Amino acid sequence: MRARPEPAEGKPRRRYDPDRRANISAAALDVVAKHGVAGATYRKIAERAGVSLGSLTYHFESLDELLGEAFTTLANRTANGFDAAMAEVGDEAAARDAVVSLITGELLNDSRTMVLSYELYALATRRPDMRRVTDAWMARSRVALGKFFDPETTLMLDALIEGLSMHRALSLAPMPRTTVEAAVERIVGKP
Amino acid sequence: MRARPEPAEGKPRRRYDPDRRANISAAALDVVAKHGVAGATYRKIAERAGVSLGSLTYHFESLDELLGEAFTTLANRTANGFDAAMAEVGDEAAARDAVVSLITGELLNDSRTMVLSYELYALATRRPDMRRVTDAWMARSRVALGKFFDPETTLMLDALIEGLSMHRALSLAPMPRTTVEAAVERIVGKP
DNA sequence: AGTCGTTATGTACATTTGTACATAACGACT
DNA sequence: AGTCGTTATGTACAAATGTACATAACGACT
Repeated sequence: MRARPEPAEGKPRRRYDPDRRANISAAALDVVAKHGVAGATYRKIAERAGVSLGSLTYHFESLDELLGEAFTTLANRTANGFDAAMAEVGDEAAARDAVVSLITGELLNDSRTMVLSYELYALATRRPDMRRVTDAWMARSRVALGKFFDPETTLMLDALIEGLSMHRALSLAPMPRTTVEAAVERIVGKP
Repeated sequence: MRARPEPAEGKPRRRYDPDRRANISAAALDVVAKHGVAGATYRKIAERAGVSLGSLTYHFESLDELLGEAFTTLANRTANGFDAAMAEVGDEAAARDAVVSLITGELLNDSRTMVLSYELYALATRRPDMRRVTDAWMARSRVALGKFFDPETTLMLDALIEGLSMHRALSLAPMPRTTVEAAVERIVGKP
C-alpha cells in the first residue's frame, strides 16, 4: 500500500499521474540508450517507467509513435541547451569559446546523448517523419550559430561540431581541447 | 529441381556453396539497412540470403556474432575505398580534391552506407568489441590522410569529413559542393 | 449521491523469434 | 564401395513480444 502524494492545498487534484505520458517517453529514451532501438520493447519501457503494460498501449498506439515522441523531446531538449549556451554570448570571440565548450563539454558529448543521436540518425534515414525532427534540430543549431557567423561559415561550423563530437565520443584517445580550439579557429577565421 | 552449377573442368568441386558465410553476412547488412538492427532477425536475413534458417545458426552462434562480422566487413570495404581513392593521389592539391570528392561522391555519401554507419556507431557506443572496429576504421582513415597532412590537420580533416558527410546525407537541402571545397580549404590551409 | 468520460491495471492470446535437434546431402579420403 | 567429418535443411518448442480487452479506480460535474 503506497501512500498517495498529497494534493496541493485548495488546488483541485486533477489526476493521479498527470504527466505519465511524458514519463513513459523519458523511460523510452533510457531503454533505447541502454539496449538500442532493437531492444526497446513495451515491457522494458513499462518496467523502467514503473507503469503497467496496458498503460503504454493506452497512451501510445504503436512503438513507432512512442519512439517518435521520445526522440522529438530529446532533440528539443538538446537544442534548448544549445540555444541557452549561445544566448549568453555577447561577441564573436565568446561565441567561439562557447562552441568549443559545447564540443568538449557535457551537452553534446556525454555518451548517452551521443548514442541516442546515432539511433535517431539511423531512424531518420529510414522514416520520413523522423527526418523532420532532425531537420528542425539542425535548423535550430544553424539559427543559433547564425547570429555570430555568416551563412556559409555557419554551415561548416555546424558540420564540424557534429564530426568533432562524434569522433571525441567514439575515439578511445579523445582529441585534446587545443585541437578542437584550433579547428574552430580555422573554420571561423582569425579573431 | 534446380540445376546445380557445373564444376570447373578438372578442378575439384570443394563444396556446394563455399562462401555462404560471406553471403549471409552481406545479406545481414541489407536487412539492417532496410529495417535497422531492431528489425534484423535470423529469419529475415535467411530469407534475404536465400538460405535455410538452420544454416544461420550453424555458421553464427549468435546474432551479435553475425552483426559483428557484417559490420567488420563493411568497415573494411569502406576503408579500402578510402585508401584506393587516396592512393591515386600525388600531391597535396590532388589530395584536397580527393577529399572533396569523397564527401560529395558516392563512397561515403550514399544513404545505404550512411544508415549502416549510424547503426554501427550506435552499436559501438554500447559494445566494446564493436569499438575496436570503429577504431580501426578511423585509424585507417587517418593513416591515409596522414600521407599528405600534418597530424593535427589530419585529425581535424577526419572529423570534418564525418560531419559534412552526415549533414549532407541527412539534410533535405544538401550543402553545395563549393561550400564543401571551402570548408576543406579552411582546414588544410591555402594552397 | 449519482453519472460519465478518462485513465490505469492485469490478464489472455496469437504471432514472432531464438534455439535445439534429427536427418540428409555432400565431398574427401582410404 | 565404404567411412567420416562437414555443411545444409526442415521442423519443433519455449520464451518473448505486440495487442486486445474486461475490470476498476479516479476525478469532474450535476
